[in-house]
Amino acid sequence: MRHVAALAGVGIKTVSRVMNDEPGVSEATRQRVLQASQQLNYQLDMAAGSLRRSGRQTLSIGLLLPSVANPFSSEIHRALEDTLSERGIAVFAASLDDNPEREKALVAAFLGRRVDGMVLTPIARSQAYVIPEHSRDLPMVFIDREPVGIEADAVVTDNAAGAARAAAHLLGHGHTRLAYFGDTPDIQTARERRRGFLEQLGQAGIPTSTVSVREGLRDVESARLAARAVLASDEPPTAIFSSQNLVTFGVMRALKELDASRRVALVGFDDFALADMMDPGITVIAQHPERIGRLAAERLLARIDGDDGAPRTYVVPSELIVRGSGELPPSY
Amino acid sequence: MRHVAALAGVGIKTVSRVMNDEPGVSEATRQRVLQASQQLNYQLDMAAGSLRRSGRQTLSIGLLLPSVANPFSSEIHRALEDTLSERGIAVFAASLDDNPEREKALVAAFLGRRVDGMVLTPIARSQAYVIPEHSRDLPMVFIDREPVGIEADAVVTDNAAGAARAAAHLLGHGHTRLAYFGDTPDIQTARERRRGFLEQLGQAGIPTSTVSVREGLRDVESARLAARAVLASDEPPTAIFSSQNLVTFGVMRALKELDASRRVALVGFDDFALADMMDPGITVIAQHPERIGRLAAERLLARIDGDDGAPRTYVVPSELIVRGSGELPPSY
DNA sequence: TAACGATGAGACAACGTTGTCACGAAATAT
DNA sequence: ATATTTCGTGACAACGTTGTCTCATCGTTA
Repeated sequence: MRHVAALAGVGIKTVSRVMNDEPGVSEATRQRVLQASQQLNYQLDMAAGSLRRSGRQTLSIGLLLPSVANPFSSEIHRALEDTLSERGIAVFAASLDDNPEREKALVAAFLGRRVDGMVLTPIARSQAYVIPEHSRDLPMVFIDREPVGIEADAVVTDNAAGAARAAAHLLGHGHTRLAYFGDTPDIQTARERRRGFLEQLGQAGIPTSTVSVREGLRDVESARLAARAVLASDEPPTAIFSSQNLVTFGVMRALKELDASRRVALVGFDDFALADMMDPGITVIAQHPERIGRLAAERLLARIDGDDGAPRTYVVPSELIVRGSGELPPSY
Repeated sequence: MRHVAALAGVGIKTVSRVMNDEPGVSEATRQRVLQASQQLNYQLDMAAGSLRRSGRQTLSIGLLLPSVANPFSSEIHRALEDTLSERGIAVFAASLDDNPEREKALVAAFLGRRVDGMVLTPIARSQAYVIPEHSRDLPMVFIDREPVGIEADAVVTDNAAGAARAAAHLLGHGHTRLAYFGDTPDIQTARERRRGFLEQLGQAGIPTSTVSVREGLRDVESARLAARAVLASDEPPTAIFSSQNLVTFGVMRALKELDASRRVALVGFDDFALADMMDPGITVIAQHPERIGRLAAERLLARIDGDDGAPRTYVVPSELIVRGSGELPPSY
């Protein structure tokens, strides 16, 4: 900046004024400064600016996701970016990989970079442990899962209601022997989905004990093996609900291997690309990552702008998408 | 930092020394400072540090992708993150959406944040227009496409060779009436793939004029319509090569609608989830985003560390994955 | 005992900005 | 004609750090 000032023959404060579009600069000098800055290819140093500037905004936020490569996460990422980029806010994105150590380290990294806010998918048992006291007043929005041990906004899917809808759908098609395939119950969303599914069955008079419940399924392969085992049992289920993308894939594989895709009904939680191209098309409870991302961004911006209302949890409804696999009749 | 110093009863420089693990601090004072900093939940301000620090690293880089929500892009993102996070480097990720204006604006945004380097997928015709002179010395690595008008490292897939392999594969299965479905030839990768495909056919004695070439296909729908049109023609192709993910999806849809999935061979560029679950499985030329990302990260780190060798283009080989759709015999 | 080097610690300036204030000149009001 | 306001501009301190330098203390050696 000193160089620009020297070249234009003005004081540095005048350059600062021009670069920030502040008033009180004559058109003549403005042009002179602009020309000098272009000649030197000068660009304001945001970090130095926010150091001095009151309010001290860095126009950047931190985003913590299970993995940036996970399609569900990356759609949330995209929606956040779209909303935030209108305000010139840049996004630091990082992947957690279910590792609480990483969660802690990444939060610290964001804090050290003085982000204006954070959006995170929590994994540690309690976030009080992960988020230092001092950042109580740092705008934070949790997504997908609600925070524990800390008061903050959250944007989540209606997991229990969505799973209940899946149950009702399968019941409506005459199924009474059902199976639940789920992720590990350590995860709040997985617990909620199980609860919603089983409670709905309970209300229809189907005791939980008659439902095949398989949990702790974290990847395609474990889900595939679990599905094969359950389908090979004496009284196999006539319908399966899988609580998550990868689990759905595993079940699909097992059904295909056993040539049972058209015999056993399937409803999966989470939509995915090409679900309609399968044979039959896969009926799913779709989440709306773009709405979750947008809502999270809006809440974060509101907090950054000073909204200090009580923290709230926002629920984004899921949606049943009928494609064939969930409408197969029971076959005994 | 002043507060920590006051609480510990030392000078601020001593606190700085402790926080940076510099030598020359007695264990006793070190403990006192550490305790004070924990009590106040103090954390170094990286921005202020890099302002003063010589070398002036911010430990952050910028990443420009077609879209963070694009699976291919997000896997590159992930690989980059994995390599860079070992060095404590954070990633600003942003989406381009084929918009040269955005490209320019985002590069400026990164520059203003004084990133240590950038990894980008260029879209503008020339990057000289987009990248200011002054950042000549900013480490930059281009991915997926080579830069124009600027000398820099690039990491790309062997697009022409991969497409040629697809052509050879189809020829090997007896096809002589082929179709090429491609993205807009504005994009370097699309041009390369077309060239590779057609040249290979030419070498086999199949004149380009007999190949149905449809280009400018940017999404599933346009590809679907184009495929329907070509397949309804007098002498429909017995095999199709689609040069990109979305185009492949469109062709798959058209084939399914026409009940021709088992009659017309298909090889797609880009692998995708569940390709093996289709009926038949989709044969593809797979790129290796994780290798591209890792290599790009390594090159960027080398540049950041001062490597000033001549810029090079690194080619990551693609791979033919056989799944059924590409091995169907011609049916006249 | 005097001279010396090693060690721990702080004072101070500087990094690139912006907020505050002051100043001179021009424009307006009295 | 003089007093007052407005306008354009720059000097200076401060933001939170770190590099450089200096200084006091202590133990060692001649």
